[in-house]
Amino acid sequence: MDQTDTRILRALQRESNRPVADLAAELGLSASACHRRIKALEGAGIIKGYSARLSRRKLGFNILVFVEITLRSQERSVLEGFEAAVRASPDILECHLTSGQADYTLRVAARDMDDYDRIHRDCLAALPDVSAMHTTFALRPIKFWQGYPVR
Amino acid sequence: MDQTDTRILRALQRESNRPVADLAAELGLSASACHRRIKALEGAGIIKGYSARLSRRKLGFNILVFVEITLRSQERSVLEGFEAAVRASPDILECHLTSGQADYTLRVAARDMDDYDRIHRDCLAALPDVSAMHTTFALRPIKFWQGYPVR
DNA sequence: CGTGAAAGCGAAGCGCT
DNA sequence: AGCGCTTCGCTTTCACG
Repeated sequence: MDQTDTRILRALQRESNRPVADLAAELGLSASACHRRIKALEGAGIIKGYSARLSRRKLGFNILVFVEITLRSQERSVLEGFEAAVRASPDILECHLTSGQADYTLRVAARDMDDYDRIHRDCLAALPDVSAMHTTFALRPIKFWQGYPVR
Repeated sequence: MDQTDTRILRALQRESNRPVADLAAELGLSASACHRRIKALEGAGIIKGYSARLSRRKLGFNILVFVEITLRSQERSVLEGFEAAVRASPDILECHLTSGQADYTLRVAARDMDDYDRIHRDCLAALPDVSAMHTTFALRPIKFWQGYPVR
């Protein structure tokens, strides 16, 4: 992981479909050397994979919500049951065990308020052992995922 | 945007570097038809681009924090100043204007606690017109970004 | 919109420095 | 590690149903 690797990572997390030869030229490297470095980064698991970035709005997901959830207890079996339910729900985009008042922080996308209501009733409130739920609506994105600040 | 398009999107947000011919075969389609649909989705801006997914831990970002920030006022000029500063900071991965007590919700990555301290002092506390800051540490990821539940 | 075939280009492998 | 070359496969385009 030297300077060249970090430059490759910065470039690929911005735009991964660009020809390796282009990127190599930009870094003053031959295509084959650059290609070998990329394969090494993939092999090391630093590059986990490649994804298409989709437009949330164009897909019709007009609502983005952060949900903080507190459980009835912190017992191992309770946490495990909750986490399994979270993993099974396609409406929950992301979930982290967190510090602070609440136990978990979730990220949820919905098409509109009716859709959010459905998710709230059928998915969130139906999660096992929830004792409190605090929701924060994202009104306007200021800055969106631009990747990690690899140095 | 029919059933076939949604299946293409689901596949590409999971793994975008796989051969179009493979994907086409899976959907019972020819490579060229599939390719044409992908280009149309790109043209429509539904596919915004392609990115490498990097491993946060392998990059040495051991800390992930959600920061809720309240500003001294809601005046337009104050918001704009704050937002410009946010966009300029590489340490702030993401930022949304949100409902609720706080005004903004940020996502921040740090290498370790010393690094987070640096970010806290030099980046977050240095943001203009901040009146309150509430931080939540992500202790353990339960579910990570798996893309939107395209139907 | 779909298919199949043809062409053009980039990725992947190799021998060498 | 890096370079250039060659090969092979995939992407991309075209003519057509």
